[in-house]
Amino acid sequence: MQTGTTKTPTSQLARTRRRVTIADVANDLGVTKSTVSRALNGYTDIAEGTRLRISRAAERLGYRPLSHAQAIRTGRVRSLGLVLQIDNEDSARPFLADFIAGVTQAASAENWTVTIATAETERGVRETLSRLVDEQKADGFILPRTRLRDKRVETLRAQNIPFVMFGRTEDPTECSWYDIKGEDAMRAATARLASQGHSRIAHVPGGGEYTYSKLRIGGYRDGLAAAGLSFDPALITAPAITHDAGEAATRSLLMMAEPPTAITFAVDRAALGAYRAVQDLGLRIGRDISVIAYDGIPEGAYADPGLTTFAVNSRQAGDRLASLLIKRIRGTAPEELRELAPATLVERGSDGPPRLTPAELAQCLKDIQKT
Amino acid sequence: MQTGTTKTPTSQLARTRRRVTIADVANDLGVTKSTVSRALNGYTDIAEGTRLRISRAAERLGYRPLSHAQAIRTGRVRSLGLVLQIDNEDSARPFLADFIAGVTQAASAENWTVTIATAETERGVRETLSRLVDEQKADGFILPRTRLRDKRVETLRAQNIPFVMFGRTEDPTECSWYDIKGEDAMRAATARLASQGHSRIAHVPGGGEYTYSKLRIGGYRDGLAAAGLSFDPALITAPAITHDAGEAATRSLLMMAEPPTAITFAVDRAALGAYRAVQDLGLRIGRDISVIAYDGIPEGAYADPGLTTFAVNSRQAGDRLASLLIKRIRGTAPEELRELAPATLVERGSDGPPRLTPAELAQCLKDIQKT
DNA sequence: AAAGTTTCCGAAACCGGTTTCGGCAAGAGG
DNA sequence: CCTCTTGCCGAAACCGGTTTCGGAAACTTT
Repeated sequence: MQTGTTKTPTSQLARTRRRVTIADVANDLGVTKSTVSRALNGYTDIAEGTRLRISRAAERLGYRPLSHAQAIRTGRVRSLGLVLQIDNEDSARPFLADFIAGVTQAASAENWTVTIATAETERGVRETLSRLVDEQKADGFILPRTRLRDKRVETLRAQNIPFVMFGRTEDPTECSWYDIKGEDAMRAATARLASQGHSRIAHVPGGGEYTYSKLRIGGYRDGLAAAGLSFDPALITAPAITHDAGEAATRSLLMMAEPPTAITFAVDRAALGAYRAVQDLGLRIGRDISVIAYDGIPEGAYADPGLTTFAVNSRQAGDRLASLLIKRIRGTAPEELRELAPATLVERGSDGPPRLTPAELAQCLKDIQKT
Repeated sequence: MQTGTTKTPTSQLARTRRRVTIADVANDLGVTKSTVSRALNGYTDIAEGTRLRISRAAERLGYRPLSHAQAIRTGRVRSLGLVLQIDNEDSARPFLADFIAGVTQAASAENWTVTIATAETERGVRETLSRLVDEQKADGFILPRTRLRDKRVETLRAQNIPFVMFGRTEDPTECSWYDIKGEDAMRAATARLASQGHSRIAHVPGGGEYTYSKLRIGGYRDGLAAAGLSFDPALITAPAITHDAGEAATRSLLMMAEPPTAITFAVDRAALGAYRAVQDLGLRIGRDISVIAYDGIPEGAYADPGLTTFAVNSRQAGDRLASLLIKRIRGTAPEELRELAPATLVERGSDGPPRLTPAELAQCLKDIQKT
């Protein structure tokens, strides 16, 4: 960078044997580069026999086209973009490794790569998306944590950049997605609690800006209706996606005149906060208060009692999203690329038949308060 | 892919305004592409005034060279490679998001990108490393979780591929690294416990194949020596990096004739396993048994009592590693790229003066066993 | 058998950069 | 004043692919 004309060739000694290029393959067969290129890229104006000879020669010589050499002409780099928003306490953390594993696995199966970037703010994410496209670092994007109204979607749609979402959005125009049926899970959770004998069942939702939150609330209400229980708006707390917020939400529920004997949580992490709130009051999860949550984070297994939850397979999600995005980039219509998968119930010890009625529970809590 | 000569141009409608290329900048100033290129790349055979005019014009027109267009000639794509090994229960998970945030932040500050890949096995990792280099997807690599004898290092060193390690290795030849001084942390942890009055202090190490494990054991022993305590090999358990293994290790220590009153853990996750073991015996962490660990995972704050630990700043680690790697790729000698940083003590409630002597503790445990 | 179609492939341009080479002009030296 | 450097930049090749265009050969059709 500094010595000008006498610039030192840094990586001279490296890379011993030269790569085999398309010209090598062409020479080997006595055809031209253009023939090799078209044969390998599925053009129909190449005789079947020739195509076979060429692909065999390419195989034999170990020829692998350089994606960035292709990109200079095609504008496609065969790379999937993943832009993560990392705020102070991102609840996506525990899933991240699995999710990434899924994405990279599907990508490399097609010989694509994954380019990852992070940003701190919502605006930063959008800028990063544009920059990566502008510099042709990625051909399309996977968007985790979809919001009801998602600005990333607006940005990408406006610029005609392919993308797939992990989660649904309010306006599905031009959108592709993979999502877990969180609404089904919450309905099942509520039904399960009702069938155990609970009549006052609360719900602690996730962040209101996220689509999943709204869906899970809907599932909760459907579950109540199916069980013939009336819906009490007071039993839906403020959103909670952290341990602390879950603890606070639980306390507020237990302070009610007629407290719930069971709580569904949109998010495991918040449910784990309930453990402390309940223990502090001298009660026990799974006996005095039943809890069912959603996510399937590993910590749930180590809580005491273990957290009953609907687990999502993050790895599979990543895998499917990458596959969908590749198809999207190759031209499939967005409407054809939509998939839903169920969450799977992991039965542990945090739920069961109620020991007390809501009234008894209220009395019991009042007694505790006094001492 | 199928219609041959009449191949459909998929992304025709997209990308409205054409990118500004180096030719645009050249035309704007009435110079040639080569002059612009050399001016922007710091060649010394360009007059200072010309360089200024060119860089200003480039700025004004919004010119950004396409890294893959450069790569076709230079062989460098300005991308850092990160290959993660994802096995069933990877203990690196909690740090991953922060670590990636650090890496990508430092990379984008230099206008580089991060290409991420995963593999399941050690061999898979090495194959992926080679493949990424072979296809020129990355110019160098960040290697997390360094082992004492690391095959990745052998592979990369043999092929002359730049890399930096998160952690040190036995044979430092040609190696660059960033590492946390885990040995210092363990020495401090041991010294702290000794000064609180503990005389029997145990250590639960991490996986023997990892470098950090050996270093932390060394720190533990140094701490004992500094406090004038004798070293008892029986107080070092089998390696434990999971919750379950930590629980088992703790149980085995408490079964001893002369059990320890304090335990240092190489890894937070294992320390959290100790909580269950201790609670099951009706004892309390921080009073009957003191615990100090290492890592700083968020769950430690929610344990009861909170886990005293030496926290590492994963984000900074990622940031520094990316910076080091870029320097390495640009030609700095590996020996000059080695950094160590301290872990920071987070004081919570899991340690304190011993309530019982080892003998009393043993008696107490025997009593419990009977009932 | 001549004309019109297809089929299939080579020649050459092109993508957006980098790098080599050589030459002109200005300055230095004699 | 002439030669020899040196400074500075243009011309052109090059990197490894893709794509357009056109034409020869084979195959149909009339």
